[in-house]
Amino acid sequence: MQRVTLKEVAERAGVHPATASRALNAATRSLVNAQTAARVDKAARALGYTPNSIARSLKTSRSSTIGLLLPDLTNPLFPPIVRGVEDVLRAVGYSPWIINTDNEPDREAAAIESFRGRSVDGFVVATARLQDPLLEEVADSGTPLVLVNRRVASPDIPSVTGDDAAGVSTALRHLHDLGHRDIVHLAGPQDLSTGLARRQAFRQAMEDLGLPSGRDRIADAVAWSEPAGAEAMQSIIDRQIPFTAVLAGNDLIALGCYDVLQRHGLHCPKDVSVVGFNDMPFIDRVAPPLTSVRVPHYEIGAEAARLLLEVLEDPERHPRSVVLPLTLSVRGSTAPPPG
Amino acid sequence: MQRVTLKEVAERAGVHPATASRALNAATRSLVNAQTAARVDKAARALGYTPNSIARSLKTSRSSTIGLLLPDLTNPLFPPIVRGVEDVLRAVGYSPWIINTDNEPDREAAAIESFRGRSVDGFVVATARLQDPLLEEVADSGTPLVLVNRRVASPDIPSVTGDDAAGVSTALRHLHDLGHRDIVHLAGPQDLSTGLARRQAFRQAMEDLGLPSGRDRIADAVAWSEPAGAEAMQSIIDRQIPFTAVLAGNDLIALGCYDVLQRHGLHCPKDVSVVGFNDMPFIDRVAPPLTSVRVPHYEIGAEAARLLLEVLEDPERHPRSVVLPLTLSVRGSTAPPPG
DNA sequence: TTGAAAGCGCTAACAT
DNA sequence: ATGTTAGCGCTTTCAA
Repeated sequence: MQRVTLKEVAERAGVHPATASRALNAATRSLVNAQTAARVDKAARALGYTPNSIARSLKTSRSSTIGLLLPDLTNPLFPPIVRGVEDVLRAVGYSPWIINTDNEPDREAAAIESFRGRSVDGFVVATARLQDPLLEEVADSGTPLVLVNRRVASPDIPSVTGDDAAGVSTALRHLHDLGHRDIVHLAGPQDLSTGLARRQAFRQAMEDLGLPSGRDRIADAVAWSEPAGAEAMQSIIDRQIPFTAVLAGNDLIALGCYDVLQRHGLHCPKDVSVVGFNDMPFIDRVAPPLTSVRVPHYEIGAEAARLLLEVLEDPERHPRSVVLPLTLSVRGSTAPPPG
Repeated sequence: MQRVTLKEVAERAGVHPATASRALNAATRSLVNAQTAARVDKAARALGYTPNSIARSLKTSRSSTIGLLLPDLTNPLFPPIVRGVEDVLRAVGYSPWIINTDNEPDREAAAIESFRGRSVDGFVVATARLQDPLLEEVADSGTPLVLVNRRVASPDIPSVTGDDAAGVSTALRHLHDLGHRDIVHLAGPQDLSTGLARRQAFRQAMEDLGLPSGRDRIADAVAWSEPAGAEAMQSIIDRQIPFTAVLAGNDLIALGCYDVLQRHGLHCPKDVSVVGFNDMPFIDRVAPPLTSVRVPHYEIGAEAARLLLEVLEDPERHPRSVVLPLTLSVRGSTAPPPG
């Protein structure tokens, strides 16, 4: 697999391995005679030398490796986040290491264990629950950690998230401007910061608009999924509350909502307008194209990587959190209310 | 980050580090007295010992790590493949290491270099072009390598792919059964095995059905993308060939085709039927829902991982390739031809 | 500016 | 059944 070692390069260049090491590392290259360094370079190239990162890591106890914890890569939310993280990290020589946990705490613990065993230099975590003792532990252990897309309840762990409050407010203002007054919310899971933040923002923004915001206008979906969204929509309908518009906690919930509306003979957007969250890929191609709050997932991932690099470069640095602005992508699923 | 070492565990258990090592490794555990082993376990648990994989790798020159080369994770094709690979590998202690290359040969070379530096035990590669000297090199180097979803021209590198020929044949038989006789093909890139195989299968299957299969009925898209699909569809229309059905090289090309048909006032499926390839997530929710050849991407990934494990466990083993069956998901985009 | 020497944490051959 | 020893490939004091 990997054969030529530093020692061989050194021999060919007629120097000690230590000198070869110094010549080949940018940080220490200035310590060695320019001609010697050139000779080492030449020898390395001639032999096709690739440094053994494993040996280097064992010596330096840094691995240039980052653990990236995801719920599930097949959720279209996450690939752009991963690319954002990867692009930023790889540009400075770090490699992200991805594990999917399917939101199972056991697998999360196993993943963290596996990352520790491989001596990752830091963590980027997208699996955070509001209460997440595991992550508090990681944070306390001194290993740099940045949360992405979701936060935990305690505010001292750095995170990069979208501005859910502003996003909800923008969405509701759009519906209000169209003439909607009876609006309901299909909230996401309330043990996740995004689910909670959007739900709280819904009540606040409705009040600000002078619209009814009682809890009977909110149904919590048990997951960010189409079936859970369908169930939540059905629950609202069962309550017999009049409504002309729905704010869904995310796009999948909105799709589940589509199904239930159709089953009840309600046409979107003629009878009911629907707004989603995330603006996921191809959501502009469903029928009807879904109006959705766009979340800049790539940028969220990239920014999380930048935050992590800040801490990696200067461990004393006070960790900070970042909130990125959201925009509304208006499409065919929203229209003035009937009548 | 990581503090307690095997030495400390050994001390606490009152044994030599080598004994502790043997006790803690399943393969060598039988060499040590059961009571001693139990004592070592207890010490390890008490101290919260996590083995240092880096040290282990340096010693054993195996990293329990696999390099996974992808064009682009944000292409909905790949997340299921990744999950398939990951689930199978992780169950036996391997961790996949993902790099996106965006189909750029330079980045592919850099990725392979990076993988080599990290001493991966094998490769799973989804970026193969038909002509791909880089991969031939990897294969020759003796590092186990399995291609996934795509193959190279030379047949001696093991691969796991879908049965494109059968898939195309099934799709065309479906259209033929509906009454279509004038069918065109928007082929994918011809430097990739899937693009080529589907194009060749199109001509063969059309001939088998006794339908015209001239090259004027085929347009090559330059990429697996919506714009490229639109361009290819436009090219067919410009040729003024009569057609009532389109077989697209994949679902994205089909979506681009949708756009061009609409622009020309052609209704799908009333005027033109369209069949895609891959059956990607949410393609059943676009308007109209796309009939598509389902490719079992998760299984393709899982099977590739299994093939790799076979070679990893027994390097002498003759590498084999696997072709998985495809099925047709019939939806609203196909209907009998007009008239 | 370069060399010598030590050691990161682990495992495997050898010895007992 | 367990201990001894050596060394994987590299970086980094320390000395020259």
